[in-house]
Amino acid sequence: MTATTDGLHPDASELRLARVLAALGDEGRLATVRALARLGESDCTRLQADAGLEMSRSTFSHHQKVLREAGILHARVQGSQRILTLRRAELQARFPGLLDAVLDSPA
Amino acid sequence: MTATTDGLHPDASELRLARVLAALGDEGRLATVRALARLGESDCTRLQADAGLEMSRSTFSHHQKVLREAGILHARVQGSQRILTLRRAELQARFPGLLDAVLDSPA
DNA sequence: CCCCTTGTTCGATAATCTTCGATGTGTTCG
DNA sequence: CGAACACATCGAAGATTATCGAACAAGGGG
Repeated sequence: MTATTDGLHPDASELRLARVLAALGDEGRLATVRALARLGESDCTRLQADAGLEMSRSTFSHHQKVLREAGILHARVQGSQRILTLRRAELQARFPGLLDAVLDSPA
Repeated sequence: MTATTDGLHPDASELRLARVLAALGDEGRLATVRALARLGESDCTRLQADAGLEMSRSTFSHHQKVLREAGILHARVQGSQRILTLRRAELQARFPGLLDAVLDSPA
């Protein structure tokens, strides 16, 4: 079961569709998710660069938080950096086909 | 061809994913789209009631406009009322599986 | 131990979004 | 014609979001 509510990530059962869609409804965050899908996983600095986002570090941190709190991505600490991954399985389980449709759609 | 740009509805080729997701990323608008999917088509007054939205008429009109400008629904005039329909075919063509995934997902 | 890198948090400002009531426009009906 | 209805639009108030720089915490080297 591993119902590990760590305070940072919403439980899979608590994912709200409107919130997920709202989080994805931003060009920058959408680019972030696309880049993360390509990379599989990445630390923040690399992801921001890979997504081609020219914004301050703090702003990217904010967007990453929005995605995390919506349940779209997961962050784990590794040394001094945070490794981000998409929560593909959980999203697929709760909103079947949604993430795939987003990732397969034209920019 | 029928590239009928009527000023009210974006052309199918101009639909922007982030904008569509942002439009859907609101509980009220999501409920509106769900209700419209059930009804097939509807005038505004009935749709608002069917979606269970308690808000002023002008506010609903605003949300309907957001959905329309994102390319999610289509409005045609019939007498004194506007008949709204989902732009299912166009959305499916441009963002395959997206709308279905949204409609099939739990509220 | 110092310092650089990574990333978060805070506080402020600006932009955008939501909401409403009032008003306007076109339609239908008596 | 005049009242009633269906919506849209306008203008304003309030809430939320985006953005930045500064300050902060934790690691990893040297």
